[in-house]
Amino acid sequence: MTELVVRGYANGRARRQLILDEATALFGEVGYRAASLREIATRVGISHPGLLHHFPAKQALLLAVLEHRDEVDTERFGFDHLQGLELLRHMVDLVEFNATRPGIVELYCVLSAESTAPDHPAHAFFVERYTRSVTRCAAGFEGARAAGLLRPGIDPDAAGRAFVALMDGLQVQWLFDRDSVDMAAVLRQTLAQLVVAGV
Amino acid sequence: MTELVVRGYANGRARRQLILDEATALFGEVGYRAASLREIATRVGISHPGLLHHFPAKQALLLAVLEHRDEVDTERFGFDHLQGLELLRHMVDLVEFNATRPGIVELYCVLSAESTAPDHPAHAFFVERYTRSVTRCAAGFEGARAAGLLRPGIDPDAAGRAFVALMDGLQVQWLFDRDSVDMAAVLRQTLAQLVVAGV
DNA sequence: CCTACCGATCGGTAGG
DNA sequence: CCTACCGATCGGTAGG
Repeated sequence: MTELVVRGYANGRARRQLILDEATALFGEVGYRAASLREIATRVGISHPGLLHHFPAKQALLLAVLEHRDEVDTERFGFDHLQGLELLRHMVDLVEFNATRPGIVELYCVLSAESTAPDHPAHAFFVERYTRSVTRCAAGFEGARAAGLLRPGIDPDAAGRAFVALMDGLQVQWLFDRDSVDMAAVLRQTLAQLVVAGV
Repeated sequence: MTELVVRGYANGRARRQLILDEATALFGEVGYRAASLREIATRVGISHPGLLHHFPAKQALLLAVLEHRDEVDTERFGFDHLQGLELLRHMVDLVEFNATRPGIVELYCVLSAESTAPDHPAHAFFVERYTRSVTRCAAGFEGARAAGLLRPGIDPDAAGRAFVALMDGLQVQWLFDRDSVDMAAVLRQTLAQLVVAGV
């Protein structure tokens, strides 16, 4: 009987994970507002009230999707031990990896644009996320400057903001034409132009 | 009686323009899918079948909005007579002007992300628009290179693509925090880093 | 341009 | 986890 309960919990966790995966995909395909709980539930193979048994409301599902992505990517691509140019190059590696999972790129592209509206449930999430990304990249450029690796005349704050903007914009172009756009290559060339020759 | 007819046509054109304005605003606020004809019609002050008298379907309204934007902006910010560095600097001026009309920036940000989905009614429009923008910017960098104004080691095609991506990404960040982001300033600094010293 | 309506779909709840 | 249902809202049409 104990085993049955454990198996029940295990099934619940697996089902919950499956819901998060399908929600990630549909939110990326059509955005949050246009995504329906019924469509997600159908893809999982349950009814939509069944889905609401795991996540009490649509908003809660969205926030769970975003938190889960943050957890997984932080675990896989943590930046805490990196700084300076190494940090920025690690971010290019992350972009290169993202080119193997269009669903994740779609999710962030579509949701970030949609959530520029102040009343969007993911608005605060993305405000915080952009602040964090820009600050981190600016620190990367500042570290490169301190190490004498940055070309003179470059403002680290503006460069950090531009680096994040460049990643975002490239993802949109890549989603429109995956064969013609090499996100990591463009980022690497841009980075090479900002550092002193030969680094 | 002739005057009545003429006045009627004039009213029709004005009403049509009002519909385009309100549709532009709502499509920017919530995207195409989540925007409702009823909400647009209410803002105009008519019923939603009244709106469908001017535009036969929701898709037709979207395409009319996009075509109208292209017409107005081409008339106001035509690039045909410009080339090289002048062209690129003119695009920065356009971005600076766009900072005075957040509704237009919202429209392009939200719709471009939403229409990365291949079945979106604006998908073809944005595919064509990105191709045109990237090609035009690449030609600008190529012109600068031919005039000896570009720093060596820069690929004009990659730079053109990066320039468009940078504009897009900055618009997203600007929509989240209009006070902290100076789109034109970041673009000008980036451009200054790509040209030979003192230009 | 209107009212009135169509069938479809939405998020969420009742009750089991 | 299910069926059955709620009120609200959707794009579009009928008919005038």
